[in-house]
Amino acid sequence: MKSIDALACLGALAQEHRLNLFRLLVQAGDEGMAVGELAQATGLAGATLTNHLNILRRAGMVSDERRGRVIQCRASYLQMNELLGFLTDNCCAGSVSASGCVPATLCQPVRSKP
Amino acid sequence: MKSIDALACLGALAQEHRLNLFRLLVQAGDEGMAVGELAQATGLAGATLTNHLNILRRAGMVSDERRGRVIQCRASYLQMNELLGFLTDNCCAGSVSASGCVPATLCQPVRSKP
DNA sequence: TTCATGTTTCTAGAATCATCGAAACATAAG
DNA sequence: CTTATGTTTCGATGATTCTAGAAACATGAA
Repeated sequence: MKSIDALACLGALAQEHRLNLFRLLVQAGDEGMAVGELAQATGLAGATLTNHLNILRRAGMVSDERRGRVIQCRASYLQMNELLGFLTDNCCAGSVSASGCVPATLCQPVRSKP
Repeated sequence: MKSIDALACLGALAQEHRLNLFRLLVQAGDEGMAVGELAQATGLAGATLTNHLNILRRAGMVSDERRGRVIQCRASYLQMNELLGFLTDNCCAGSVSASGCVPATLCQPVRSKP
């Protein structure tokens, strides 16, 4: 992940309602939540909600899929992992510092045993 | 870390110059960098730099210490780890999802072998 | 087709943020 | 003391972001 993409992700999460929305979607798991459900859960006006969702979408943190009239949103674990990877790549700067920091193991796809 | 603190950290990092400043400090390691060095490295005007540093300071991402006339800044690995912990706590929602996500092991203080 | 529902785009106003010159403050040296 | 250096605060300006009503768009049902 490039710095500019990380910036978009950080910016997307750095807002009360959007962080809230993202966490709702994370908790909702793979099934995700419809835009209408998100509206109900947050109490946000439609236009405001769409605006925030668009920012999360552009950052790649949320994907969605139309199901008839309903649009189902999902959190993108993949992008979240990319972001965490970016942050920890640059955290520690690869070396173990005296103040205590070792390279991170991040959320990884579940693999079958090697 | 509470949601409001994570929001402050994310907001602090979600800006081009501040992300840049933070990464410079991370790379500088425990010694850190003086405000003047940061000014030289980034080309930012004094008042602008102080403003950005204050936002990073308030979020707890940067700490500093006066050495005579010079103020030496350091990245706070501790707070960075808190933030990553918050994000991964809520990422995955504790369960292993079909789209692949297991709880993260984050930057941790280096311990002697148990 | 017409109607109802779910979502988005348009638009504009309010609030917040970024920038930086000038002045002020803190410390060290002469 | 005075002067020089490093940093912060003040204050104003321009840019960006947040918000939401109204209108438009997309789909499904009758």
